[in-house]
Amino acid sequence: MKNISLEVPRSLTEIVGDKIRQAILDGDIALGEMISEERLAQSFGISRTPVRDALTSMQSTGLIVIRPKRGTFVFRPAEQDILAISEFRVVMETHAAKLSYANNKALMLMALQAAQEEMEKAHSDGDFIRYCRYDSTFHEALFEHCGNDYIRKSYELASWKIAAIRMEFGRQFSQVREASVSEHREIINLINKGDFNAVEALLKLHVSVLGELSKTMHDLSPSLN
Amino acid sequence: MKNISLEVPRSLTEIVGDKIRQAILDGDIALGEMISEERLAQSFGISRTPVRDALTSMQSTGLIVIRPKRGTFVFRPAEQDILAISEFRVVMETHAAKLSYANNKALMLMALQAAQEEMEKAHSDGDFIRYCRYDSTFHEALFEHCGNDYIRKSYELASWKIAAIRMEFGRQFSQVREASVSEHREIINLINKGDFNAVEALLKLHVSVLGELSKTMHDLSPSLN
DNA sequence: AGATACGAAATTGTAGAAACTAGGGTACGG
DNA sequence: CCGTACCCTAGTTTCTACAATTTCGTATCT
Repeated sequence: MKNISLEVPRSLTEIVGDKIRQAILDGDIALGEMISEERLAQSFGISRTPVRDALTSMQSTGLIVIRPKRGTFVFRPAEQDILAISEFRVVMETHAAKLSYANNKALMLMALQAAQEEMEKAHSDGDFIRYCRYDSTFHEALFEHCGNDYIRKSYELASWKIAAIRMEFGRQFSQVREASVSEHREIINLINKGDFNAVEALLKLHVSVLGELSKTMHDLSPSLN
Repeated sequence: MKNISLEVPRSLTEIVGDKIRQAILDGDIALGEMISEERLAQSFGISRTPVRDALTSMQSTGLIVIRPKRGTFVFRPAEQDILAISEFRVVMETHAAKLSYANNKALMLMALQAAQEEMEKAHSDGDFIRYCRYDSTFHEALFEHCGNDYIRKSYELASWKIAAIRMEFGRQFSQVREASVSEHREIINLINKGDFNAVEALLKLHVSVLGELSKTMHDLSPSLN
């Protein structure tokens, strides 16, 4: 018998959650924008309950902020927030890399390499959006084989925000920093060598760029409150 | 003017969430037990909606597991899970201690000292439950002044589970390890000296005990499935 | 002109009922 | 005695309706 992959019918809540996330990442919903359960439900042609459930779930990832009786909003990155995220990233990614190295070095390096190649392709195509997507893939690959669900989970507290912020910048600058590409390549090298002090230092540099960019953006749109 | 703590009218959802958490920690709901939205709602005398919201929120902390279309359960610690938590704790607590040290050494040490004293009091009273409560306070104090919300938040992925597990053991053994008390004291010393390598090593030891205990417990109640 | 009070609209919070699903028990047939 | 199919129950999922609260515009008063 052929290997039938039976379609598991996902709940409306899950589907809606994915849709909303995607809409944020695609820029169909702007950062900081208010979203109404009612409107979402109507545009999906369903009732408010599953939408509400999806939003409550997403609140734990920080991508959605529910202000009681006021409204539901997409998160808006404050500059201080981005600094905290950056610090967090460096810590977690470095440690995840160490664990993955000890746990399943080969698989991690393969995943990193694959993401790297996709990024370089996207770069030479000048496709920033696609570049960003694989940038996320690259950094998530560090966690994929770390063997500890808690570390993986805790990265999710930041990863969606990071992806959203990257995309936001992407729409504004539409240009890949040359440095970023070579930094990714160097990260792979350093991990391969097992030199995690250097990895940490490089990540610090690599990640801080987001903070710098955020200042620029904030200057450009200080009205966004 | 006196410092008015303005009475924020919390939503039913929040209240219910706290109640459920407390019930789990107090052992009124056993680990692994199935809980029904319907029953909870009835026993609170409210509708299922806020109960449902509370449970979905709590799912992100891992204390509640919702198996679609089957039921809602209190988490049940698997042995492997406890190992992962322990590894996670050591990483996060060590790093939080470093950050707090750099950020606000004095406040952290004060909080640690305060928790320590309460623990010793509880210990000499032979009150394990109270000891556990301040044990949680002690470890959370490491994060209180680390200055990074993401690190603090990520600890929550484990902290509620840890508290629940500790309490569970407490009800079974009702006895504080002498070693645990002195370990806490030593942790304060080492942090004060800024010797974080030693802190990490000691935490590894201190935390691993939970894993050992869990094996015992698992042997005692292997039927719990 | 500016401040204040009021009201309409939009939004989340809560309730209760109907629809759907998984799992276990039971009866029937082999 | 064993296996299969059916049904029944307990549970979640979704929908609809209503309540409570906040916000913003507008009119009124000073």
